[in-house]
Amino acid sequence: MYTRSEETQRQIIKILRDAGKHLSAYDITAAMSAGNPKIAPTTIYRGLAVLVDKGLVHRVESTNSYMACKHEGRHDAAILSICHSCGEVEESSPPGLIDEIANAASEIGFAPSKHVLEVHGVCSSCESQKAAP
Amino acid sequence: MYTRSEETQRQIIKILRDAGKHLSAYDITAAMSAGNPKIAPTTIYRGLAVLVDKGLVHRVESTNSYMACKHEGRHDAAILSICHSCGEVEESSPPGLIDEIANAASEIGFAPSKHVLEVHGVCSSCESQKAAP
DNA sequence: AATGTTATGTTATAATGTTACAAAAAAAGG
DNA sequence: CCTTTTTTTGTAACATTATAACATAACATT
Repeated sequence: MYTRSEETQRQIIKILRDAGKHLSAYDITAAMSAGNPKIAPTTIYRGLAVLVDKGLVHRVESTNSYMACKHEGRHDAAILSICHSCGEVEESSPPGLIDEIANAASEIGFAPSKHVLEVHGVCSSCESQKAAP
Repeated sequence: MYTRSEETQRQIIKILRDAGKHLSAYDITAAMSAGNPKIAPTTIYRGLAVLVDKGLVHRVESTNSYMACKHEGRHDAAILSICHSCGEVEESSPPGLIDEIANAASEIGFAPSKHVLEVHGVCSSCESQKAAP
């Protein structure tokens, strides 16, 4: 890792992976402050922009937050399922679903360039914990 | 229209309908200021919360903005298609799609409570304007 | 080294959203 | 009616999320 910005990006990824859930840009800023007390949100936002661009980080639109992509190299997550209990975000890619959405948009004459598909709820492990505590 | 809050809600709906596109809460606040210079964002947010709850207004998660629902009484919009050119948001409800998404979430053990499905792109009328100016 | 170019840091500020509490209005009970 | 209680509304302050503007540093080319 050579440039400062690459180092920042590496740290952002690490923080997101270690957290195992979605974090706000300011959460990340706070975590970074441990090693670098003067780090500013702008720096984090710039790093996040690059990482999102590369597909290594997903932005969760409905929570204004960010998560590490769990499928490195396969940046085709269709659905982000966000657990309200533990904050974990699961990625899934049911075959054909994106096409169906694109088709549905086309049917009303809409030319889609990007989709946002996020599901809020409770993940299986939180659900089972609730059931049998 | 009787109470102040109902009056506020009525005005919010009118502003959104007249605009014909998605507006931020602060856009709405600014529009309201014409008739009521002291209106505060809190008031708008409260009105929006009621209207979203009633299904008369949709919150567009990926743009932090709001739009009037175009299908009064049928509050089942599945997809919001957001035009980057004119800002109009079209609602469509392809039969079965929501079920498919719910099923996909269930397959990974996720219990969904709410979904967000937004498509960004260019609407048909903006597209044809571009083609033949 | 002098110059131009890009990357990075820093500060301030804009945009979005919520909390806390005071004031006003409405409802309930006598 | 009049008082008391509860709910609704207004207001101000604040919290969170994001970007703009500009300075500085790093690097490449000559």
